[in-house]
Amino acid sequence: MREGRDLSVIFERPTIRDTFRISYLANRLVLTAYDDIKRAYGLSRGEYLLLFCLSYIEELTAQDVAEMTGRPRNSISRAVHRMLDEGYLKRSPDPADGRQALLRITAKGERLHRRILPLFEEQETKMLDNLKSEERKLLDSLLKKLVLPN
Amino acid sequence: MREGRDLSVIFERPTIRDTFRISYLANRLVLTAYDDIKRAYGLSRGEYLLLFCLSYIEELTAQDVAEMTGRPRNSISRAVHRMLDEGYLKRSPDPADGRQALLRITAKGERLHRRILPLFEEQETKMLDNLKSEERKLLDSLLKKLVLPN
DNA sequence: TCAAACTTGTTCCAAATGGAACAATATGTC
DNA sequence: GACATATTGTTCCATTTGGAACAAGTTTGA
Repeated sequence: MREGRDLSVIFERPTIRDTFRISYLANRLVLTAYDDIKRAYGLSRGEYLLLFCLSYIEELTAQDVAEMTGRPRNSISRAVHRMLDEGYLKRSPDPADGRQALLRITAKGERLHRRILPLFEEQETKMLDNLKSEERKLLDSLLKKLVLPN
Repeated sequence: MREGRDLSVIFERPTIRDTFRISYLANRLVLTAYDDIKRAYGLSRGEYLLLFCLSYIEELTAQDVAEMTGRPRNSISRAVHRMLDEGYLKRSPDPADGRQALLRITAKGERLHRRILPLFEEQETKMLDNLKSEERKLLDSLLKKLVLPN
């Protein structure tokens, strides 16, 4: 690592400062975990996101997952197929709408998710360590407001 | 858009809640802008980040940019070449270290950056609209603490 | 009722991506 | 001084990615 160059200025710039900070934090929070997950379980980012979403909402369509995660539909479609093949998901046609299929996580998928979660927890804990307990609560509530504005 | 399915639960889950929120916000903040930038100016994400970094720090090596942005070195290397070809950057060998080259933004690059910035500002403003003025300040200072912990 | 418009999930394909190996240079150690 | 080790930037290559077009199904509205 070269020294003598202060890269932190970049976080202090007047415009889109928060955008850059949030982006940077997001990268730090998820990138190492995604790498670990790929190495350890062969899951891509999209595949993991699928697992994640279905761990917290019982039943979703591929389209739901695409909306929630902001990834394109064809990426999710591919992820669904691989996860079906691996037995982490199951799928049933929606009787009410012939176009779409309802996805659910399997017991095997849940076990996988429980093994993966700590990788993210570790990063989040590390990041939040810089804040005092009441600051964490504050951050949490501000983030909530941003994500769920109503 | 299908209704009757409340996707917001996903932001309320007990663990890695903030990680997921921050990730989601980051996506919302930058993805549409990156798309617009690609359409309007043909710049990839890595290319834009390069422009961005060099707009705020006068002189950087490719390696510096890789560190700051968390992207792999070969991506930055490619971006450097394209930006050099387009005349947005200039490069000179570092007299003190034959391995590395010093990058600077050109006047043309600065003009481009000034045109691009509003795309991000628009997103950030939209997001921050959900917060009161003192909440914005709070968020800003918390993000600062997370990004620059010292 | 039926054609037009829209939605979901899929496939195709060109482009982007990132790991690994590499050459060139620099640093450290004896 | 010379050999091992590390760093920078690049190229190669296999994989991932996402836009566009598509088929099948649904909704809308005259």
